Amino acid sequence: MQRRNPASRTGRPRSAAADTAILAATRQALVDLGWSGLTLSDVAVRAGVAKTTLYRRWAGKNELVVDAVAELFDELTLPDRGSLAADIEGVVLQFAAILARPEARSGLMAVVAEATRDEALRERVRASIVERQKRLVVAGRARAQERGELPPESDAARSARAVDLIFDMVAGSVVHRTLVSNQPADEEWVHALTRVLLSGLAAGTR
Amino acid sequence: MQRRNPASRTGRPRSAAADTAILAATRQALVDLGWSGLTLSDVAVRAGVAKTTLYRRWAGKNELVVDAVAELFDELTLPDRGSLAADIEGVVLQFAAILARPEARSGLMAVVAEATRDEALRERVRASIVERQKRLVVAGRARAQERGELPPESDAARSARAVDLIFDMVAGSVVHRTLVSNQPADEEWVHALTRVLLSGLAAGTR
DNA sequence: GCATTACGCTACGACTCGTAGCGAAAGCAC
DNA sequence: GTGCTTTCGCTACGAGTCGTAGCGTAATGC
Repeated sequence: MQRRNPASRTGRPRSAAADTAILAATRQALVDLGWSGLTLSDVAVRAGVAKTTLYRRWAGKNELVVDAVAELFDELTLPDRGSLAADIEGVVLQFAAILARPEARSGLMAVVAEATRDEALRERVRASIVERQKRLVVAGRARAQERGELPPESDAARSARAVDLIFDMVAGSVVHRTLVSNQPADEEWVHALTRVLLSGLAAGTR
Repeated sequence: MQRRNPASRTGRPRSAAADTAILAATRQALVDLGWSGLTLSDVAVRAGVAKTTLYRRWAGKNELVVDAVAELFDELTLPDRGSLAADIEGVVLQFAAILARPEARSGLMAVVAEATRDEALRERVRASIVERQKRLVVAGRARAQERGELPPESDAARSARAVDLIFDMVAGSVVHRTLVSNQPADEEWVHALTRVLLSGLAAGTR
């Protein structure tokens, strides 16, 4: 617990290999057992570590799964496809591909559900998962402004609200399509989504 | 189990009062304990019935919570506010009000998460919850066509895809705003959402 | 009355949880 | 090398939950 000191280096260091093994084992357990079937004892066996090691690093199942799922979103990038519409479609397709994986499907909604009653967990989800996605919206918006596809932001607060709205619309639509409606967010669907979104935003800024 | 017969009436009938008491107790348990803290034993005590009665009527926690949450969406109606934009805003505000309630917040995402690994549960969620929301989109669209705000549907398949897209965008955005971003879907936000959505759709049908 | 089904209650084995305790291992300072 | 410190693996534990079985009782249709 006392890792507070900036360079508190004495004693046996924690195994970094164990961390990656545990997170990978957690994702595999999500695939095999789902959220409700996942137990920390099982993850420990899969990862080849003792159960007590898990409890020394994570407070419980919620925190562990958040970290395990968050890593899935590391691969999200903002490819430069030449236009705002193409950029959005590219990112959304990446996002949809992640949400198509069973470890994301089982884990993501579960931690969001748990976070509704746990302030600390909600903050962890926000910092580890949501922000990781949101920065792409900010970056895409900035790039579109450089290209002249969007007007430069005048009011900071107004701009922040616009980013929030876009983010909730994009992420929410894809999540709902994938996990609730249970249908693939394929290229055709993503194209239609992007068209509605960009037309609406263009009309709004007029 | 043998309720197959259309009017298989022999023996003591099931208490309808128990059903409503159990579902109400389930929602209250979601408020007090959240999804992970909810146990069927606890619900039974709250409802004043025996635990075995619960197991006679529902296969498990998942199915019970789906039914309990589904009832929350019964109050959704499509008020005639005079224009498509106003109608949408009215429904979305109702939807947001439901999602602001803790029993919906805790329960809805949890059952969606569980449904990712349970085909039967997914179908139950679709029939009990999703369809209940989706019919409002269909009805609102039909009313807008009567008003002349939207062109009459030419291709059935094309129309179905449009309804699906709109539904995922509306429901997904509100859910994401409320449960993930954890910010209120108030009138201002709903108004901005509706504006983007309708502008985008109008541009698309041109 | 009789048959049938639902109900309340108790008890049960199986399982999971999170923690405590202990000896061994792996680093750092000297 | 010798200590010091922290992590690790392992075992064991009480507490709590799960879902079911068994049994006597209550409520309906015939």
